[in-house]
Amino acid sequence: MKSASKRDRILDTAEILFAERGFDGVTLRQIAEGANVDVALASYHFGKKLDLFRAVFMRRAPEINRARRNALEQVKQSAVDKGLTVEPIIEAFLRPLELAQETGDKGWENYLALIAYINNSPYWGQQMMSEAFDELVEEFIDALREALPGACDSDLYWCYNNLSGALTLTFARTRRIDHLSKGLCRSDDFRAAYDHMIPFVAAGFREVCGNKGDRQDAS
Amino acid sequence: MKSASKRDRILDTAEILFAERGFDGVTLRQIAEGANVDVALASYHFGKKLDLFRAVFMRRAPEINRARRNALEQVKQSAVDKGLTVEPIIEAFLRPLELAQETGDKGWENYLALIAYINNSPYWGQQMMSEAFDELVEEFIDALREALPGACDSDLYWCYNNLSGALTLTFARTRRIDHLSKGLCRSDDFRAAYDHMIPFVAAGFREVCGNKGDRQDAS
DNA sequence: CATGCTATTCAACGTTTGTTGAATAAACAA
DNA sequence: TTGTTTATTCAACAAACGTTGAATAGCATG
Repeated sequence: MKSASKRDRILDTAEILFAERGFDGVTLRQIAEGANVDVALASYHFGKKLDLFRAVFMRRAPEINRARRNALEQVKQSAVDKGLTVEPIIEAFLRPLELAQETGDKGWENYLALIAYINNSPYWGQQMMSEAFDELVEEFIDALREALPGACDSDLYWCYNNLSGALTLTFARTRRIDHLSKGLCRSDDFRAAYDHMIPFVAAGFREVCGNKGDRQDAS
Repeated sequence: MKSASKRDRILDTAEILFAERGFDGVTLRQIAEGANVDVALASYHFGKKLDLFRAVFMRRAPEINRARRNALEQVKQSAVDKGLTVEPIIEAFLRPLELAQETGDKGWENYLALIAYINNSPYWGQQMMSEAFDELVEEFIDALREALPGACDSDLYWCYNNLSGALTLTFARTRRIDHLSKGLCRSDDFRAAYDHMIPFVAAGFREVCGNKGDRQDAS
């Protein structure tokens, strides 16, 4: 991060600080100091403070969407004859994020924490989140609808809401569960988090969205 | 709210604004203006801004704990012979919040949105949340452990984490799901939210924490 | 070298911030 | 009534805020 351009250093530092303290909890001067850069440079490159925030938020979104879309496509491919099932779809939605968090690039951890912040804030929530991710979310819900024949749409969306909440709390890494479990669970043990989240969420979808005993065989 | 004491009006207004925009997104002057009160009065009654925030956060916590504890006690009572099961415990954890949100008292809605904000913020998360709620959460996890014999503790805590995330996203009422579902779901339709969350979460717990076919009968 | 363009710094601006001490009003005790 | 305590306002503080315009440096291309 020392050799990166000053512009990138601003983005990286802003990512860290916004994720930790939110938009209003960070000043441009703190960002500039962290990036070893003059205050005015942030305004020069990005305009208003909100524009910088938006730039941070939008920077990594396409890569997430790409990874998720690939994973979903692969699931669809390998289920072309056996039919779609819930768990692999959930897995395709979640695992790419685990992988991002496990690259060792702290930037990804911070970015996802930033998403957690926005996703649970009524002030920011709707606009940016939807713009960045909703199109692909729809594709996943389409896949789930196919894997859960007979499910009604409102059930699917409510279940997605539960999934989204569980996921973003994991992003936030608040360490509350560390304290609660007396060290048994660690917020930064991403593997464990996803290993527990995937079957949890898949079972929730199946319970709420049907598949109640009437498993339909091929024709 | 017009007839309430100025002190209470400050708390009420702070609750609204903190829930909407977070700690740093709100100024004491906005709070004072909303409460029709001089700026200095907030400092007089509560000290520093952070102390006011804490006062808002701690004000309603005991009432939530009381309602949840009562509900849990009732579940335990009525299961004294049949044995504890997962779903009623989850219900005892969640329904009191739905009732709070449905009182018509907007204060409760705002308060829970505030909790959503804190619960997903690594900056605030650990301290206040744990202080206010963890003792009772432990009691619920104890009950779940009893309802899920053979479950290992780390599984239970990870599942609780999923529950907590889904719940607080519902608190936040970000209206993202409204947009995503094209109006089919409404973030402020609490009844629907909890009706979907309870079976979802219960199924998740059962899936992850055992009960895998080996239902053990009496003796 | 000169020219033009981008990147970066410097210095400063007008606001707004949280907080405080003194002044005033209200409530209450004697 | 007084005197005392509590509640509330007023005025102001130093500090920090986001943003801007002009000045400087870097670096290409001519």
